Amino acid sequence: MTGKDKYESKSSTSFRALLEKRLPESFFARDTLTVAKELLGVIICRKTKTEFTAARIVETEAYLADDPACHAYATAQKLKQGIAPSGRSKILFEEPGCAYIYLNYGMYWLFNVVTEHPGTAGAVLIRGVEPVAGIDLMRARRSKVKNDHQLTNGPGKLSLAMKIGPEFNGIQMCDSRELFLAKDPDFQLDHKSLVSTTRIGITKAKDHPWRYYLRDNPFVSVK
DNA sequence: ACGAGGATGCTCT
DNA sequence: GAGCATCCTCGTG
Repeated sequence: MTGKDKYESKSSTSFRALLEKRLPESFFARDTLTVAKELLGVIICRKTKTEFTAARIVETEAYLADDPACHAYATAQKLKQGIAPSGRSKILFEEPGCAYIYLNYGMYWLFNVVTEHPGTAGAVLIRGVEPVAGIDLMRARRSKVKNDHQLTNGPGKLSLAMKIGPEFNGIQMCDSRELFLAKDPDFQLDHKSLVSTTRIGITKAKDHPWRYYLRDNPFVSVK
């Protein structure tokens, strides 16, 4: 820790303080669009044996069961005919608060949070986060990056910076101390800073405005 | 500044 | 075999 960091850890962002503010399952057991909006400002906490990082969510995207861009879309259609979910998307039908982490383009692990009640698919992709603790660790893990905002302004980047990988796929984050989400009591989302746009990098159902981000935040992936 | 293209491996929309 | 919920480098201007 250099001591002059804008994103230096504070006592309010210590592991213990954040663990006390961990979000319960009921937060995630709601309409996916609502959860995607309300996740803005929430802090992702990631602890290993020896390292701790935390970062505020500044950009999300919602993926719904009846949404052709969602990995669960085909499976959800089959479920209507009584065929049980299987394969990659099975986790999207499980308990709210679970992590869904999948490999994209053969190289990057993308981190999602499962929403809705069990039996209904839904997820929120985390696309951008702002470091609040352990930024020196993130710099070390993303050593090629020149500016700090490039550490975590993208779904593949934040997984690298925070060491979020397939070992967490399917875990219940409401029970985990290694990867969980915590409310920041000092953060209030005001209507003026919430921006809604179409989602990034998809070809199907591309017109839905289901991407949300904090206006003018440098850790948003695409302006 | 910006656009094109390559890397790379899992899932099956 | 095609198609990815991406990122980075290298060209050009």
